[in-house]
Amino acid sequence: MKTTTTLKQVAERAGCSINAVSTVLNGARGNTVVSDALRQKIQLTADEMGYRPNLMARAMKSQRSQQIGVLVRNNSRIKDEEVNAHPLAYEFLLGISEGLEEAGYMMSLVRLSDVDPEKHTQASAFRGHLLDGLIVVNDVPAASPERLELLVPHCLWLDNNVWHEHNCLRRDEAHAGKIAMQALVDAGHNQVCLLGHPSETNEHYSFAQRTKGATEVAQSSNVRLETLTLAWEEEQIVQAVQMAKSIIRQQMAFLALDIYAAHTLMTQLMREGLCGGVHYSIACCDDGFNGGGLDWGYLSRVTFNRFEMGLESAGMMMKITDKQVKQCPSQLMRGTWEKGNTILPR
Amino acid sequence: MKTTTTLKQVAERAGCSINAVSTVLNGARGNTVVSDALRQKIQLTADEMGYRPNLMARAMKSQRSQQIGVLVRNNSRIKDEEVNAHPLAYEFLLGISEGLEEAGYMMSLVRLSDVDPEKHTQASAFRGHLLDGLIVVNDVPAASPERLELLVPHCLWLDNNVWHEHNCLRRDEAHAGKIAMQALVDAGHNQVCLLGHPSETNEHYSFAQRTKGATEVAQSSNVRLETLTLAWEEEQIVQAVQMAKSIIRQQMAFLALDIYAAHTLMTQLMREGLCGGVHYSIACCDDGFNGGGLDWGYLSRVTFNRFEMGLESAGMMMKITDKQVKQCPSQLMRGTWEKGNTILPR
DNA sequence: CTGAAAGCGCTTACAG
DNA sequence: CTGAAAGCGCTTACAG
Repeated sequence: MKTTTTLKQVAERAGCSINAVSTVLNGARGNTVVSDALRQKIQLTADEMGYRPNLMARAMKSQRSQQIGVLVRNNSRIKDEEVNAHPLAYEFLLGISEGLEEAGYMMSLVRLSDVDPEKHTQASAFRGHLLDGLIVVNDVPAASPERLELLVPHCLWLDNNVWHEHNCLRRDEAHAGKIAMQALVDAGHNQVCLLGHPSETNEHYSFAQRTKGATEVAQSSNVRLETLTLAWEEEQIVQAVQMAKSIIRQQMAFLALDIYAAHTLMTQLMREGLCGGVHYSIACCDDGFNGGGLDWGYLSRVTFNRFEMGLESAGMMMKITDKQVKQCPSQLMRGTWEKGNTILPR
Repeated sequence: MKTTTTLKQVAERAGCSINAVSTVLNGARGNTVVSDALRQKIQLTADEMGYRPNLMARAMKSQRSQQIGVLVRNNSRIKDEEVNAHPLAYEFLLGISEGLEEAGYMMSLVRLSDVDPEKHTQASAFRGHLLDGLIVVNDVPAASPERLELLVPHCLWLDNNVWHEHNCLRRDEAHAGKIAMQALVDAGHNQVCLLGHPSETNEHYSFAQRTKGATEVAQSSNVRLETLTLAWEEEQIVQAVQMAKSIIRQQMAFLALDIYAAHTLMTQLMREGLCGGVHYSIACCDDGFNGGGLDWGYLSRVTFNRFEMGLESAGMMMKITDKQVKQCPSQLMRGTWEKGNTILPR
């Protein structure tokens, strides 16, 4: 066990009261006033002794942990399998972490299964008054908003189906649908196939919004619209790919509603020697990773800066947990169009 | 502010001592013995009052926060840009989180820039005695092991260049290189082009190990080996793709050292209408995401279950933080071969 | 202007 | 077998 220097020890060595030390080292806001000379002496002995404040003690006294939880999905079903990684959420996390760190807060990761009402044991963070707030990332159908708001003082909904006047941060998905469709129209396409998933997996608000935005533009531009659904079963995928090939022969462009649809179709077609931007056109309303070397730079798509959104959500949380403010108006963030290389002119 | 029920309040209502309540509700290990009748009564009143233990208080008393930090990279340079997301780390995180949660621990995310020695302010988690341990994920060149071990009682090195007899968990990268090369050999290939990155970005131990394993197999199977380096500059990439095309004409197969190399080459070639598994063969020593709908199911590769590794590392950390045990032998985990669809028979 | 003291909510050694 | 009391390391209202 590493020995720890406490305020008391510093006070003894410096020959003054604990108050003075607390005031100087931790900026305590009591009435204690400390002379410059004493201040220097305290600082010096603290440095010598390697004093580091004990945040648990401070948190306990102030009844605030300075910790924000981030709730992520970890148990959805894709292709009939339990899926753990929703890698796109990671960019959110890093943004949130950066924002919180700047504000002197810490970030705890909480997974959806930790708050599963059917599980007897809930995550200790929830049980233990350990979180000043919770940022709920992506949609978490299994955890009802009411339950979460009961467990944690303040909740913020990021990229989530929950949408109120306050404490929510979303992408402007209708706008994404619009600009993606507009890009196809601008390239001369007048037949577009909307690429989505079976409706039972379409729970996220973004699908409806993107479809709406895309359809509006299509109608006002006299674009003929079709729909192709990519189910998860091997057999259905094979079928869908056959249909996709006939769609390509008709020189119709694809508009994928999300990156998963785009990815699935493109990789399947690649196995038949068909390349996006070479043999067919495809645009996407959604973004993949930004950076990290696995990005989708070649895909013509709407790009959202999830890192920036995470940062923003951390800022919102700081307002919400502020005792004076307590809430923060909801925000909508717009994506921008990324030209990419997968739209052929017509 | 949400009102909180304390042990004291429960004790008052139940008409007994705080000790008894603590023993019943939180399983305190004092000498207090509680009769079944009292036990029931306490449980009942606690439920009525909605008692939840205050973990900060417990942590303070026991001098253990029950929190483990996870340190991830967030500031490497790829293509001359600061890159935030290293999405492959996310699968580790989720595994770690699951393992820690099972053991009643919480997980805090710490980013590399939070421990930057050049930054004046360090993450509060580090300063504040808030972490019982730290799992260092992937290589973090900027943060020296010595510094980290000073700041946190126990460190565990996951998929990291740090390698000792104890407290490390790594993939068996030489094995990965071997089985990937072997798969190409088995498919009849006797000319293989190793696909890597410029050496200045090759700091991670895995590159050397994979190359070693692959080379061994190549030599014992009389495979002719070449090398192609994928640099990050646009111009250099164009050049590399030209070389790749000539390599394809020679019917040489590619062996990508990591998923980034595989991804870059495949997407670049796709833009020229060339598809892996159709026009050329490619295998990879590394894995992309598992699940999540963005997976690389079609790529012939070595697959590592990062989630499982995260889980394992959490278990190791529990041993390390145990006052009796304090350390844990290092482990090497092997990947398995995933056939995929990108190797053509020769 | 300063310092002693109470108290945050627990756990546990100790006295009855 | 039980309960009162000390103490974890801080902050801050309060008395001197």
